[in-house]
Amino acid sequence: MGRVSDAREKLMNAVRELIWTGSYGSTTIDHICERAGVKKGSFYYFFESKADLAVAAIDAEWQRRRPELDSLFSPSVPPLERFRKYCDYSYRFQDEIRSKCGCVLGCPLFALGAEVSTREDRLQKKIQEILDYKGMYFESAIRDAHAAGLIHAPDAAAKARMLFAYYEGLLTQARIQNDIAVLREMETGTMSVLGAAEAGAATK
Amino acid sequence: MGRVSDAREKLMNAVRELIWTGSYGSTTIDHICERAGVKKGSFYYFFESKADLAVAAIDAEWQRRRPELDSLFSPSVPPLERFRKYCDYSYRFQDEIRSKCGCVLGCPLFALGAEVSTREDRLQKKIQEILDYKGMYFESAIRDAHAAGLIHAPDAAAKARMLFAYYEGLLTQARIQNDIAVLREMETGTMSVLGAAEAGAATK
DNA sequence: ATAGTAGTTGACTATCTAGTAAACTTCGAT
DNA sequence: ATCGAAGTTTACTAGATAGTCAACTACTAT
Repeated sequence: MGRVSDAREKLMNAVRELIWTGSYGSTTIDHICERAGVKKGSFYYFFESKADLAVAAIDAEWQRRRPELDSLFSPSVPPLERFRKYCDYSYRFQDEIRSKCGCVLGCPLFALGAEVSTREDRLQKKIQEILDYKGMYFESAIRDAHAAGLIHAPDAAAKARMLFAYYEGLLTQARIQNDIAVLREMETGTMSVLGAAEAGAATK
Repeated sequence: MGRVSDAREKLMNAVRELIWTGSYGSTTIDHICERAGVKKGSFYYFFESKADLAVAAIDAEWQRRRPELDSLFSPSVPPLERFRKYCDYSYRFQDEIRSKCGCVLGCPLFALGAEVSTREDRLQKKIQEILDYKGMYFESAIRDAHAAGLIHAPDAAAKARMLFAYYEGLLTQARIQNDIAVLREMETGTMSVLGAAEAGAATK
């Protein structure tokens, strides 16, 4: 009953874009509304605050992206292959963004997490939650790789945290330098961190 | 001739603190002035803008911290020992900040760089410049370690970039989680990334 | 067809923020 | 001692920003 609306979705898309291409602090409610083509009154009809909108937007986006990660990290794929596919996916994803926006933007969550870490507790927790999910994919693949004898990683969780730090560091570095080339080393770096022998590489 | 003043320095200290404990976007000129105990008129007497002040502050801080890094990464110290000392130093540094501010704050430049990457070009370039210096210490130590036969790293620059991404990722993760424990793995992780055998560790 | 609900709009207030300017103060050099 | 340069202060403007509200509109279930 009553009228239907896609303003909620429009606002969520707008805030994601603005935060990612700029920052949380530089994104104002007025900008969000303008970008979404929604009046401020409607904004406050659907959301309590910018932080509230951001949490909803991030959560919705994660639900939308989840199947892609499920597919990349499917247990039906050989464990090291999962990482290769993930590196390839990350590169293509960032490259696509770059041709759209003219800028390399890195991980949508990591920079935001660092920015709001000392404020915006609710947002912070949501980011943390999703980043933790990401770690689970890594950990599971590492455990499988270890079990298959492809790598030596008795502590899969620790290895996953290492790899996670490396990935996020690299993606953020690509953003800071605005240079996609940084990501070319991702696959080699991954295999090196994992301690996996690379095809035709020089590591011993 | 004329009167002397430390307002410039006070402003630079204030902006560093505020950006680091919060973010660039959430730091206003009014806040900076208040924190520094300096009136806004004086701010504009010394600086053109927030970005201008930030660049000056970051540069001055780098000049102040440089000797510490020179000492940690002194060629007179065995190469792998340099990394061990750096990890130890990083941990103690972050722990000190945490007891002062109640928050783990990570690298003062990396989060800022990610935040302003798509805006504030001058600031961006200054950050990039200093982060590049940091990479030089790593690269040199890796080259020395390779030459000494302690590790196998024919491409020292590539290895340095890897380690850099790992460090910054880990420090940022510590900030996001507001948890110093994240940094406990730094040394182990470093040696693993470098491919150096750890004392009494289980890798192989 | 229509009643009531879901959503929209524009106009409004209060506060914050960047930036300016002119009068004022202090101090060092002579 | 005093002049002028260096630095400070206060009060100001203009615009941005968050948040509110009551009137309005369109849809949908009956």
